[in-house]
Amino acid sequence: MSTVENEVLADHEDSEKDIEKASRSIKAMSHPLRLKILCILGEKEFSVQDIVETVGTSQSNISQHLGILKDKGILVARKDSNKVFYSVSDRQTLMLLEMMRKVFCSNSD
Amino acid sequence: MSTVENEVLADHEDSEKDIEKASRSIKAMSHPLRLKILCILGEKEFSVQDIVETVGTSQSNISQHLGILKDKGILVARKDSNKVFYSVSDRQTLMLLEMMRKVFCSNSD
DNA sequence: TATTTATATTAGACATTTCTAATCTTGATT
DNA sequence: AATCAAGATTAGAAATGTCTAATATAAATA
Repeated sequence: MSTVENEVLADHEDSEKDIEKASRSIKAMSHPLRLKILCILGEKEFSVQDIVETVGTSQSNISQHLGILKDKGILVARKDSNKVFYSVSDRQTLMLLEMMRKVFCSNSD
Repeated sequence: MSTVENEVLADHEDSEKDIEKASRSIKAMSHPLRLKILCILGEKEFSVQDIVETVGTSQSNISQHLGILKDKGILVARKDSNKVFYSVSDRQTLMLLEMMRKVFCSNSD
């Protein structure tokens, strides 16, 4: 098999993997509570209790949702003694969230 | 109740609705097959059979996924005699897909 | 009009996700 | 050490999503 064919196959496999990965991340963002968490966070970091108070559901529920977002690499956690602070993992994800706001929010300006 | 308070409450309700709507749309995009369909479509329109051949699953399965994407306003359908052509509904959704590609795809350039 | 082609719909089995309630862990205070 | 506060984990019931197989519809062609 030629090098070109190899490259084509590799590209195809790459894009399959990209799609699987993207799918998992996007699914993680698609839950209403998780989307709300992401909107609240924006550029700042918040403790779990801050998020519980703002979003308005049980601590256990929030913790599970934060776990999912962290697991998919969308959020990162920083522990400071008793508390854990969550924030959006990187600039690109932040930009994607900004774009979602533009597409879906009535008063995004 | 003052006008200002009314506005604040209205804004809050708006953003709740925005989040619910965004959540539904994003969830619709998050399935691997549906994401693949969206990637294939890009700026062009494709018939159902084109999509079936490219994506590689049953006609029934594709039809159901297309239905979900259309239902959420992500795709639009145009019927031409026997065939139905699907395309991305608007420029903003197309931009969002482009942004997703930037964030998640290894060779997006 | 019978057949073929393109697409949609339906039912139901199976898998995954979500929430609640209870429990656990860890670090800080008393 | 006992208690408190912040957060994570677990089990299981209920809801939702997904796929397959069979069937339906609608337009084109023989």
